[in-house]
Amino acid sequence: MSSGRYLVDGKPYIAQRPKRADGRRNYDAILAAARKAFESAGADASLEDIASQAGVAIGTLYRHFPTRASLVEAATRDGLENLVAHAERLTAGPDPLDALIAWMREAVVHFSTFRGLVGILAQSMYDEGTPSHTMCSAMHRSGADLLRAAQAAGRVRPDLTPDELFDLLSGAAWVREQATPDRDGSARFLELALEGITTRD
Amino acid sequence: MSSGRYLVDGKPYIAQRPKRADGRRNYDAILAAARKAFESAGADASLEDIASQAGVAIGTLYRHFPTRASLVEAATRDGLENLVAHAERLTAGPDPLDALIAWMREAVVHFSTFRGLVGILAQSMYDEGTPSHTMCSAMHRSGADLLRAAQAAGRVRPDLTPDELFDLLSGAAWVREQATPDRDGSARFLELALEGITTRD
DNA sequence: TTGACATCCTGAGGTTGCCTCAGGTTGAAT
DNA sequence: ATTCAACCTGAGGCAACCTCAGGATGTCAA
Repeated sequence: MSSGRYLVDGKPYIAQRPKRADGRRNYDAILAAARKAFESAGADASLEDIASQAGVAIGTLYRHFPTRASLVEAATRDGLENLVAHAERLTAGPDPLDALIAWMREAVVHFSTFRGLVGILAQSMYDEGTPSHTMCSAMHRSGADLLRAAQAAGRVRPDLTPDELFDLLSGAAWVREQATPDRDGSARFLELALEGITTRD
Repeated sequence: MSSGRYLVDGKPYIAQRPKRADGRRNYDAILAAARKAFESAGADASLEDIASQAGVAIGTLYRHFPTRASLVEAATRDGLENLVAHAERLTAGPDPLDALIAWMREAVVHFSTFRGLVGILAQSMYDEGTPSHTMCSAMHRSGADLLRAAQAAGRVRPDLTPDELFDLLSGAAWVREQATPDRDGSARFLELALEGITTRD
């Protein structure tokens, strides 16, 4: 039974842009095709389709991305890095609650870039043997920092833990993932959640 | 491309207990095996495994349940029927907010009977061409009734819609689904959501 | 009891997607 | 030009999905 972990040489495999020119070309092409495929078919898009869209044999895809999780990780790394970077910028702002709220909104969007992502991220959050774990931990830290600041300012209930914050975020993102174009409840979802975690005047 | 709908003869297929003795025997055996498999492997458990566990050829499984969705529907019908029935009993209770809360707790548990169920139910809620749609609609009505009563009593914010209630429920169930034995945030999730939707004294 | 037949069952086989690996190709460093 | 590590290819084994032609069987009416 495959344990649900994705280890290579005993540690999570993080795809690295290869050195040789043809390697880089293919790596980039695969990544681009993967982003497109994930967007339209979800995280369980056919890898053979992705390879063929990238104009590459299936073996080449597996060379660069030995597991589906590693491909997802590479396809979403940029977006999540931005999210972390944005958190740092927000920390400098005047109102810690506004900062937290803005970040949460942004996080929900990134978490639901394509169908199936939240599940992978939620898994990665607490499973170290996972390509996305590194990025997830970074996000966890960002969120925790913003939360702590808002709590220190007395704007968020002090008993809320970062884990709970991420449960709310993931829930909202999941709702957004499920949403049809005409019905996206994630904004309201977040609004209600915020109602639940902020302190009253 | 299979459209994500599950129609047979243009309408959602609801599995019916067959008439012949051998048919009924197999139907029941398949259902029992399916429940067990879904519980341990999630909604995407192998149908061939289920058939073989039931001591039946794969064709027999497909005869009774032409789609995976129809099998899931049959496997969860009882539980969801109970949920609807319980809602009616709760309506008679003294406190409409307590009733709503109790029902929500129960709903979350039922929605997350096995991994992947919430997604199917959320899909079915708004897609009529789906086996579970009938039961989902019934639940929607139950929830809406309880909500309306709690709102009429001034205990829940009046602007909350049933759809939004179900987004919260689904979110909580999804979090529960993801949870590992040591970390189930769904109870706290619901608590926070309730904090967000109840009116202040 | 015995047809007659609708219902039911079987499992081979076509299809797709996953993933591996032996063998061939090529970029780049010397 | 030579060398070789890095890279690429695609056949092929495996698992799961789903269908369908052919065979078996329970039921019911005579």
